[in-house]
Amino acid sequence: MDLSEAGRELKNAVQSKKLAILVGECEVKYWGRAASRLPRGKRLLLVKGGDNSLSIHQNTKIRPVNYMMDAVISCAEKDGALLIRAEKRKPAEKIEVVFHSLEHFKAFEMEGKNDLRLFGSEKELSDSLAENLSFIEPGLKPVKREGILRKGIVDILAEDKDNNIVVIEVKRRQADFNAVTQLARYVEHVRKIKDRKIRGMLIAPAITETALEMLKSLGFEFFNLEFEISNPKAKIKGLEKRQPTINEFLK
Amino acid sequence: MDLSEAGRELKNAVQSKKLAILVGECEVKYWGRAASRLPRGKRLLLVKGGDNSLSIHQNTKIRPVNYMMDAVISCAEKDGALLIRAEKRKPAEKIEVVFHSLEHFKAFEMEGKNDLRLFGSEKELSDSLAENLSFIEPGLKPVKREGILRKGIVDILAEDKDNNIVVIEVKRRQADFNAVTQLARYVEHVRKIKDRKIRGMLIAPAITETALEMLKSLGFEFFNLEFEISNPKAKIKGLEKRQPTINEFLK
DNA sequence: GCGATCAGCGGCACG
DNA sequence: CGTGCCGTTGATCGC
Repeated sequence: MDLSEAGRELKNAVQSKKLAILVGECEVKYWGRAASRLPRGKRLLLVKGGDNSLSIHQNTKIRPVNYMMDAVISCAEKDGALLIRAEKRKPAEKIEVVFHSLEHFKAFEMEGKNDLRLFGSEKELSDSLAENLSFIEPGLKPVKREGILRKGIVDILAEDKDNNIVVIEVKRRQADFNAVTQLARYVEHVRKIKDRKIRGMLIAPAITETALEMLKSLGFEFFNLEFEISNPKAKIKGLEKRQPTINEFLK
Repeated sequence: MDLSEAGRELKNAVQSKKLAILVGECEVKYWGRAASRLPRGKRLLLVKGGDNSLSIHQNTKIRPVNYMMDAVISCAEKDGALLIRAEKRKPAEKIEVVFHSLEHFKAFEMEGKNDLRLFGSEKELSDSLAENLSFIEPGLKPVKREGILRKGIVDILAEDKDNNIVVIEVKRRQADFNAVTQLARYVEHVRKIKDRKIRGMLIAPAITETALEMLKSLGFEFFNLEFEISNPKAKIKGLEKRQPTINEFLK
């Protein structure tokens, strides 16, 4: 397929929300939040009609070397080459792809559904944990939220057997500096509202040495919790209740 | 091309480090850091021989719905379908893609070079700013970083006209909570080492209201600096030195 | 629309 | 290798 025909077909594909694939010699320029130039070379251009996003891929990496989402896409011929322009505003950005030669063009009708089911998100783990707080510590109970703490910010808000407030931050992977400073922010936040002793607790499958140091210096606690995906399960030496795991479930 | 031939061709493509493209009806399962299931539907599978990475794309979004890098990829037939397995360890992960029908298969020889030139990274902006500190404040001078802090942690370490240490954190976009807590960590770190007055300064094109609040409460300063990409240029009312911008340069 | 946070973050650079 | 942190972060959810 020659370049000008590919241009018409691409226009058509975008119109009808198809997925278009182009492979060929091209160069790419980008202006926007940053700026970049990609000299001439063979690449894959993906135009997704489902949401007018566009990516330029090389033969390595998961992420595209150039991309734009919610783009206004247009084609033109220029000096015998195929010029594909993608533009958007907010933020103002522009991509120009110039194909000097095309090795492959194809467009596919696609279904629009996005029905990935993901297990083991932080929210899932956190919710599951909130229902089993006594596993963390006897007498630990979730507390009713109000006002500014109503939702979203603090992962879990609890109360221990001595009526202290416990601010809990859950991480699905190894906790780092950022996790600790987040917890610190939330604890400070709660201190301003509640006139009670506030404990800060970080729950994660692991924590970096330096983050643990900082956590301790702030007087907070770390609880090591190994997650079997979709079911939180504490890794406490010798004490292990057997539960079906998501890995087994999916088998 | 039928499924079994596609399997052989894919194996061949991986062997010879080609870029392989498959479009067809498939379902995807993933086990690893999390777990996911993607029911049967038409999708695009990208296998990049350059680094043995693999992505499954739908007709929306920049990011693939499933993916793996540095994978060990294998093909097999199973109940008349094409089963593509991707595995890796560290972390242990597995993807199974089952193609029930194939609408398209193609593999491309690709060059291995990755020669994107990017302008406007934080490091570039920070370096450029470090050479023009007097623009921020008269008498502000960079101080040799070696021996004071592990290099790379603090964006810029400077000294003002009164011999105070100024810890500077640069952000290429709107600064948020994280930027402030980062700065706070660095300032704390420097305080322990230097027995001098330490100023903390955040330089960014914008800052969220709440982050500014927190910044002030910590006694730090915010300097609004609008960046013309690749050339930092302060947006101070009335005071503007004209310089060619990267946008003009790339024109 | 902006703000805040998660992500199977990915990717990179330094120790 | 791990640790930290940037990213044209992207994607999501609540306000």
